[in-house]
Amino acid sequence: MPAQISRLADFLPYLLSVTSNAVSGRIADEYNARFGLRIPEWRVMAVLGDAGSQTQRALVGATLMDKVAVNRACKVLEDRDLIKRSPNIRDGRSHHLELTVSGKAMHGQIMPLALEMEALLFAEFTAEECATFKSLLGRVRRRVQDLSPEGQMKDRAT
Amino acid sequence: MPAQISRLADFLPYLLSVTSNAVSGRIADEYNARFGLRIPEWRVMAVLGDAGSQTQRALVGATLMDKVAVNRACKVLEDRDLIKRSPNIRDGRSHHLELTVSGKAMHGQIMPLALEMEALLFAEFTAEECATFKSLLGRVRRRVQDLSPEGQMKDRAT
DNA sequence: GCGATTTGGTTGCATTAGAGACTAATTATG
DNA sequence: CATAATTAGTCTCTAATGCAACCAAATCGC
Repeated sequence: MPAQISRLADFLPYLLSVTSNAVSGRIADEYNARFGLRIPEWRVMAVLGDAGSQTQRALVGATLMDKVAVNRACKVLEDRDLIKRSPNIRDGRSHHLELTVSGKAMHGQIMPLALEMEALLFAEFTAEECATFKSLLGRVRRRVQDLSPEGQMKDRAT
Repeated sequence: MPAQISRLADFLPYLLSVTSNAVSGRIADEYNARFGLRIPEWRVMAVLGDAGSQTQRALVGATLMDKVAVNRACKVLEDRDLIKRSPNIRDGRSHHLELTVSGKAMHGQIMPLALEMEALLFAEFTAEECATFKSLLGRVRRRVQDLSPEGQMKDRAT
């Protein structure tokens, strides 16, 4: 290994991307292996389990995923009988989505695993470093939003 | 009522993913608009411009991208006459890849833009915070590698 | 109330990424 | 050397992701 290959390795957006992909990949493998869930599906489960009944619209806001991604995730989860739809009286276009009994059961297994994974991945961080990391991530993200060319709010979350 | 079952918004891997996607998306738009380059192509240009002639194999190591992604990026860049191949005397399977004259010209424009974007995105960070951020990212990434099930080294970089 | 506009959700299509098979060249083994 | 095992690169097929067009219900303006 040559000592210094390129300045690419010092480029923050590159480091961010590589790290994020490594972490996401590792976690995706885990969820897929244990529950047959992909990340978009997992995110929907997490939000519904935590915040209760939600419309797709609300899920888009909570997960920062594209509405198409949310829709597809919901369809998969519904087919697997992990969530169910009930009519939205206040708005006939949408439905309320919530975990079924088996969905809740899975959620009860999923969340501990999530926390376990998080603890494992960030085991070397002190509580303070975790807080710093979160804070820095939040600031960058807000910064990007502020800089974004006029209101263009694409949901690129994966 | 179990105390706070971890919300998605507090989950570090999620924050990391969302932030990374926001940053990557913003930068991708910029490169695409100005040079018609996508991120894999940009990364190859960056490495070749900085480190000179490289094989695809070396580019895989330097960019942490899949060999297929590197291959495709090289093909595109070659078609656009931004890089050229020359035979590798020491190994007939591979070629040396390097920037052409126009490739160098573009590289000369690209890199300042990259640094400009980085400065813009992280303008609110002090030098120390940038260093901290880099360090934390590096530690997480190494951690993931160390935890990875024995030797499986998928290159998931986007 | 009635047309125009907006919004939630869905579908289809195009683009992209990734795993695996395959070729050609190199290195290891006997 | 001859053969086996490895490696660099390429190709192909399939899955995933995102955008844009679209439909239906709700809201706005008169």
